[in-house]
Amino acid sequence: MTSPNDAALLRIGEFSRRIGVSDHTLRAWESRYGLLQPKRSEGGFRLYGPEDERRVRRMVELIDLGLPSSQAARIAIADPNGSGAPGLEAPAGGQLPTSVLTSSQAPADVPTPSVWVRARSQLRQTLEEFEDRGAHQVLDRLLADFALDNVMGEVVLPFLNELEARWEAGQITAAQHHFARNVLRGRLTGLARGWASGSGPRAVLLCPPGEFHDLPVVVFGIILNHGGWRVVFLGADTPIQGIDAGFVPPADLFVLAAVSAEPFERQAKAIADLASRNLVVLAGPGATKELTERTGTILSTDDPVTAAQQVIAR
Amino acid sequence: MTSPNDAALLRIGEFSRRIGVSDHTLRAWESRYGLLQPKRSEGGFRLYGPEDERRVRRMVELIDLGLPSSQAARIAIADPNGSGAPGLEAPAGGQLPTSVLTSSQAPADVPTPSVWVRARSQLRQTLEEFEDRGAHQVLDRLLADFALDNVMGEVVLPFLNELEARWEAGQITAAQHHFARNVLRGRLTGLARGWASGSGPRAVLLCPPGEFHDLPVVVFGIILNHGGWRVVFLGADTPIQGIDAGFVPPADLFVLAAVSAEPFERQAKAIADLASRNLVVLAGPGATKELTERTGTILSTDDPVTAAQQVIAR
DNA sequence: CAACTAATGTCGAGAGTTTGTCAAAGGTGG
DNA sequence: CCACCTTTGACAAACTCTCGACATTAGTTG
Repeated sequence: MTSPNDAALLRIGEFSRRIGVSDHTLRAWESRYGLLQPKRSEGGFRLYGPEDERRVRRMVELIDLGLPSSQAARIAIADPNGSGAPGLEAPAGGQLPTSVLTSSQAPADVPTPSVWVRARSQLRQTLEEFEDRGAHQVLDRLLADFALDNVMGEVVLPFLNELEARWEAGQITAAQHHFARNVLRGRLTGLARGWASGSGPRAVLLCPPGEFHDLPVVVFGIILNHGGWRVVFLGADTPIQGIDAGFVPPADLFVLAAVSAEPFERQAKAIADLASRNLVVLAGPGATKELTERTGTILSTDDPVTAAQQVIAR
Repeated sequence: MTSPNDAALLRIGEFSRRIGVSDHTLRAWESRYGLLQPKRSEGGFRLYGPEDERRVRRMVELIDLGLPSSQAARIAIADPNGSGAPGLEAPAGGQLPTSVLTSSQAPADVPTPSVWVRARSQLRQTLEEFEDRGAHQVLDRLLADFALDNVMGEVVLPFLNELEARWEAGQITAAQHHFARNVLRGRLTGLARGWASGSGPRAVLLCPPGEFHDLPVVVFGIILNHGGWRVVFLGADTPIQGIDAGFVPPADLFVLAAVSAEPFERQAKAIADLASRNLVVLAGPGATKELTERTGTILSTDDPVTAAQQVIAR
């Protein structure tokens, strides 16, 4: 029984040593941001408990992520464990001493672009060094701190684009390119465990034969699932003819994505056939207005995140 | 029956010597924190008993952990028998157990074959109904109860083979086939989070261009990683020429897998080139003795689990 | 581009607190 | 009588407190 009463309390020296943050800094964070409100000994020494430790560790994480200390402090105060609902919504009922905060902090925190930039660069660096663990940590932190849509739209998708660009430009090796894609694929599909099950409307996602860039589709599916849809992900290089057989009741939406037009063109007939019985959306750079008109499908020119948000909003 | 333990009472000198805390200190702890309330002799000498000893030992323990004496006393009084450090976590610098896959799977469980059969059939059923959640549960239970190698060798691999067979025989639709493979791929790569990082020897796993059956390779990698190797997974359809560039130090092992011979044949030259600088293993049904001899590589005819176990055992 | 401002981690001085240890003066017990 | 113990008060080393100053970096403004 470790009630709050017998929680161990440490003075600033030991506390500082354990966490790796200097005592000066701890005091500065306390006075400047109200990050901590340690108990005091009779003589006035600060006494830190487990909750304080969580906050500081969180603060450090957020700073590592590139957030300015002031913002990191606000997040760490509102959500020391990072397990709570992520997102940009301002934590309701913020009652803690926000008075300490300097002015000019108008609305809910929109992370400065540098957070995204920095996260992407950390992803790039770790993955190009074949260090998947570091990449996972970056994603862990992002997902804990920010809304899923933002992480996908501001980090994952741009990173993927950058990755392809660097690959085509010969700036990275095939090994680096494939490694990064596989780490991300694993991580993203892991994010969506159980996404085909449940009770919402059901979308079937696939890339036509010859198309292997399925990662943006995964992102699309994750956002869609997050919005309440069931997502049946069929992945890359999936034949289209008769693909809707076996779905009872019929799926509510089919999404086909390709980065070039050929995969669509080759399957135009099968696509038109599928679209005669189902709602079909063509997405990705390979989808053209002309093609969608010819096949009776719907064109989506947005990025996966935006597109999924639109589907969710109907 | 009044005082069965009078004999156990010690005066401060002996008590002090026995615990290794000076008498001065003991008295200070008593007067300052009320840590002890020893009985007294008629003349006023302190008489300490076993309970006092426990308290003092606990106090010392807590002080060693870095707590201020005042706090240590508070806790030692409240909970003299508590074990370990309450409250704060271990001092920084400590490493968490890095592998999610604890290797402590005892010889305990001797699963009857029907467990495996049953698991496979549950997997088949849930996945063919596009119910990934059920499939995940099946795998959760298996992984919790049985050794990783067994789950892979007795359930995952046979299921994959069965899946391909049913697909080729037209017993399942393309959607079911692709869905199942994608769920499994996500799950398996999720199992191996961080597998490229760490400190063991490093293996690079890939399928040559034109080869897309990368799941058995993932299984191989998981077992290998479980055995202490770092695994750089490059996945399906990976070009071979120059693939070893950028690995410093060089990878300890390259594993190329394909289900038919053509992908190997098409890349025979690149493979031989790779093998001239590295240890290269060809695996899968597409690997032939003739080919390995011609390219200076090593043939593996075993299933992925067995093959990985052999590599681990060297 | 220089100059100013804001944010943030770090230092230092002088005062106060915590805590183990000691000393003095005297009592206890075999 | 001598070794051991008690109480009280006092120290000193290590630690911490507050407050102000400073250095650096980044963004803004003239």
